[in-house]
Amino acid sequence: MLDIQALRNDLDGVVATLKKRGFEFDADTFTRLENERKLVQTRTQDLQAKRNTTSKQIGIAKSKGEDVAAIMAEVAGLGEQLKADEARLAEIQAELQQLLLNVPNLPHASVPAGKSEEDNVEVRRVGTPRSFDFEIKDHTDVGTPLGLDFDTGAKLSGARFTLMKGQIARLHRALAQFMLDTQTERHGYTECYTPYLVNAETLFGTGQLPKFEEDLFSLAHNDSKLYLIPTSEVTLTNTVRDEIVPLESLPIKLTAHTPCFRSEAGSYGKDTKGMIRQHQFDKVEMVQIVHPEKSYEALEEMVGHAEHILQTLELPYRVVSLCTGDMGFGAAKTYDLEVWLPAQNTYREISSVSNCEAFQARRLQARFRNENGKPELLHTLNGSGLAVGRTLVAILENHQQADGSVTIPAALQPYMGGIERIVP
RNA sequence: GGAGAGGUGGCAGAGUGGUUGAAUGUACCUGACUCGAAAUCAGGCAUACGUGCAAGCGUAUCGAGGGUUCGAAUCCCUCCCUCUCCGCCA
Repeated sequence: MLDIQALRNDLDGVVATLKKRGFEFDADTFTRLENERKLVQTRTQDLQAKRNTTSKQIGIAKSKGEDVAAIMAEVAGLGEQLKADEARLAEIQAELQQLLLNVPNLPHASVPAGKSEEDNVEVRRVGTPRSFDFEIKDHTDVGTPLGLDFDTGAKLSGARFTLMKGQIARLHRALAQFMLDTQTERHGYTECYTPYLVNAETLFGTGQLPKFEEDLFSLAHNDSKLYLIPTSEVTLTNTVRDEIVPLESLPIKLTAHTPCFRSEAGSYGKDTKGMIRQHQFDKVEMVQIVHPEKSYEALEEMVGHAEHILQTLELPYRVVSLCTGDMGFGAAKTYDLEVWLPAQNTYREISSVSNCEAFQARRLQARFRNENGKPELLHTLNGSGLAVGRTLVAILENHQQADGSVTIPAALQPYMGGIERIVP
């Protein structure tokens, strides 16, 4: 959520900045609501003040045993007007809130301008795509003989669900374990185990609700609803909701390995083959909750943490700075890491690292006590470190051999019982 | 699932309709005392919003939401959460 003060003080500036990311802010509605809010709020507060002082007088008079009929008459009728004004004020504030909740974050000045992913800017390439002296297969053809089973996944649950068996299942588990160990032992994140089902409030905090409900899976639960997390960014970041954390506990660095559930509404026909785009996938997530002055430093650091995984797994990749038009709702700046997929002859997203600045913190009321002892909003960052399913795809494609086997990167071998390759 | 208890400021803990945003203790900050510290004494110490250049003034907030009332932390209703005992259970 944006700072409403920023909108009041510099409406034109905010509108212009939002336009850069392709968002049309309804400034007229905002101005109309604000004007009415101001009017109704001052009137309401005046009435409340009058009621309060009069009621106090009644109390005093009564305690002295005086007759209060005259004062009572004074406040008669005040109640109705007050009730009406209070109700109207609540309405206006709800409308303003609604308006604000649907506005994306302001892009940071360093974010390249652009409309779509074509305008993203490549920052660097690391690693050289391998040249193959045999006809390469895509991950489905490499994986199927090794235990990747799309048909059974579809039978059990439908499209975009996959069953893994045997060596593939183990490789998948090994990747997650390796990533989690790296983020905790090498990069200093605290390992978390989090709920996979969360309430609506939690999703409001990180910005998935109210705008992106159709992307989520949900379950009826008594009279309310619980949602399956689309990423553990949701649970990890919400740990500081409604908290004022002490300055000395910053930065807070959390990681978790969880499944992620996404309905992938609107992606029909995209990546239908294979396990690039699934309704359920595993991810090791990194979250940092930091002092506002440190968040851009933390962003670069986190990209490095994700890159380290790719380097260690001997996977070529590139780092891309997302343009204003391609960034997610809550992000002020995002780097995507794209891994080389030889069968697609292209780089594909495998990690996304974002600085949300105070956008989520404001929704979450996540604050710290600053140097003056005053509460101030934190900055939140999140990033994949990495998406496990897509990493599995990358391993299968990049490390495939002519005989159909797949070599296991040295760093992963301890997690695979020491074997150097998996063979159909 | 059954029975009971409870949710008040950073923490502890009073308060069951009226000058209560909230006693008291503790923590913290400032000052006095001291060579310094401890102890002691005095003062300060919530958050959000509105309004104002500012000092300030006003409003809201005692788990959440609604209701009764001139007036609610206090009474009524609904919900959420925590704890204790019993049952069940991976």
